[in-house]
Amino acid sequence: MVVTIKDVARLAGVSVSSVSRTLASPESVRPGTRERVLRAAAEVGYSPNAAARALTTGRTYNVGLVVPDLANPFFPTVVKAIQSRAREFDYSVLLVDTDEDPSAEVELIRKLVKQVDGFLLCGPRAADEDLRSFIGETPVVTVNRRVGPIPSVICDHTDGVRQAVGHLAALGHRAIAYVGGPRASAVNRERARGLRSMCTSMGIELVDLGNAAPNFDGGAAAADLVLAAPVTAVLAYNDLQALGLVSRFKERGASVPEQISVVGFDDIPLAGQVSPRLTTIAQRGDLLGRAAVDLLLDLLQDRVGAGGPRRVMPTQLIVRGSTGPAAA
Amino acid sequence: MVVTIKDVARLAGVSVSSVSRTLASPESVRPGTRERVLRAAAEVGYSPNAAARALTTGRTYNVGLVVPDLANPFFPTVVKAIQSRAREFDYSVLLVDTDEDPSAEVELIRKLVKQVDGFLLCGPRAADEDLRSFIGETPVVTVNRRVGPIPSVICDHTDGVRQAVGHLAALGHRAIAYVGGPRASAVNRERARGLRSMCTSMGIELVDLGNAAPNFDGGAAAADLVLAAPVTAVLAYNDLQALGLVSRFKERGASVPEQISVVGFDDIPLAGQVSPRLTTIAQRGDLLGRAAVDLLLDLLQDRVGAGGPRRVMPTQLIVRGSTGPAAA
DNA sequence: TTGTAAGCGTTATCAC
DNA sequence: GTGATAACGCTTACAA
Repeated sequence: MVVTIKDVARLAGVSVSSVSRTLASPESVRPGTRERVLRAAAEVGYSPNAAARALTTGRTYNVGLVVPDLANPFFPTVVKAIQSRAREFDYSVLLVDTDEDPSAEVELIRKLVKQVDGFLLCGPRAADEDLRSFIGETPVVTVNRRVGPIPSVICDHTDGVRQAVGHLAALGHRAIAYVGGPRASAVNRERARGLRSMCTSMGIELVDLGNAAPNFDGGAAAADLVLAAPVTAVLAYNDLQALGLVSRFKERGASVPEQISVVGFDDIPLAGQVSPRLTTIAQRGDLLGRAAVDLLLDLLQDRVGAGGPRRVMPTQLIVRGSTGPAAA
Repeated sequence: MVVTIKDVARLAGVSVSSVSRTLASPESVRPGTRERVLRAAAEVGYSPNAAARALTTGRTYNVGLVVPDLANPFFPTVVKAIQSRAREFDYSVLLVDTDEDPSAEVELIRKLVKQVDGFLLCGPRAADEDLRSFIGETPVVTVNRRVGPIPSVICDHTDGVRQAVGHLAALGHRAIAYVGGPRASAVNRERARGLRSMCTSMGIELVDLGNAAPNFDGGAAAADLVLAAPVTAVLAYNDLQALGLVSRFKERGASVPEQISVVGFDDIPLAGQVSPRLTTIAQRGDLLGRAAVDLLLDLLQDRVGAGGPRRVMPTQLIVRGSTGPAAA
């Protein structure tokens, strides 16, 4: 049998209310009482039943963490940061992987809504209206996506694109291609949009190669399209694709970056090491995750976040070797 | 206000018990009742409060999932499989990342013990006795580690080592080095032990290079030791290290596999693609995860697993390009 | 087959 | 400061 608050109360010779109070706000009981309670609790190894507590307080001390695909190396960083930060505040993390499926995402959130105090939606793939339907029901913070008034933590992807295009333009590139990611990804849309406007304003020609799978194979598959296009550089939706591009380029005998420059996004852990010359636009998944937790907790405390309901994190261009010249 | 079972009962014109019964075992109520209840439930969008249910039944429908480091690319595969399989049975997954810290591991498990029906411990780093202290208190399944009588799902790492050494021996290698992983990792110990016995029995000289960080840098750092050792091949604790070794070898001008053969473990997602010639011993993280969930659920149902409390999954040598000859 | 009511472990609202 | 006691939402004997 497990030990309950009653056992502690009996052992300490006080009522259950005193035990509860001692644990909740030790200063509200007489020192003598406090001591006996704490001693008793320690002796029997008491720890409160979360379900019972949730039932009375309405707070579960759980957060729902939803990610599109944990196999995408960008997310583990975020998830780690979130779980670590949440633990600092005694929150547990309920993890859900939606496998990039928008409808599964909605359904899973629905199922979890009573089990958590709030949600952290990382790069949610569901439609705006579906996401909006949750707000009001339960606190939600989106990561890397803006949905109406929902509080969010996002990276400044547009600025990232600006840096990348600026860099390529400075090297002399006049025409670049973009290999897109999941259609449902808001980050992908933002990158594509930013890219269009940047290229327009800088007089650079942009070839949109459509959407590819957000992984190595997706990039590799798109490589032939890139070579067939009249471009000297290619931006990929993420580093996995970029690695796939580089790999396939090598197979095709196209040297990187001499003949074709490749730029990825995210700065995922292994990429820079296995491909020491890969240029990428870094986003700090750890900072995103941490900030997201802090924002959600602010929401739960009914205190508006110091910086308002939206936080924007910087992105940073990382040129490891050389992105290479178009040097026409 | 949220909708409770009472609301449904009122709307359906029945008692709360009828609602409860309908949801739990529809066949136990009269069809008419059932229909009204279900209709009412759907109308108000009722979903049971997990905390309340947990309080009465003693079952949380949560499993605690503990991993040493989600940034290690082997684990996302396992975690994905676990969360997906758990969901099939309406179980939620509480994720904990211990950052390779054995004492944090124990503490975190302790904190979660009341919130879950059981634990899935992936490659736990804690000491046997600490782990054993949980058994009895709560159902536990370990993945890739055997601890006394605790049910487990493991890969046959010893056989993997056998395959690897056999392969290297066939190629003519007579002396090989081993770059170890975390001291607290049981998998590392098993690999090292298997390696020693295999080498002994096959008359191959083994140089143990001690423990290195289980990542790219750890491998890279160990590369110089390898080159200084009188060996023609090196086994790394995992693929990340193997990639680091290959990278550093290249810097040092040692060609792989002509001058030195490299074999990794795990067959992590990106490795084979960025390093198309990497030889590795694959373990199927997805199968491990799935089997672990099934085993834990068997435990929770008080039915002994069909295959007993321990399941062993195969490992497989994967030679992508060529491991390369010692060909002395 | 259905309803009533006790009880799960905790917190919160009262009196005292 | 402290102790009864009523919730919280649900399941489950037990009665009917």
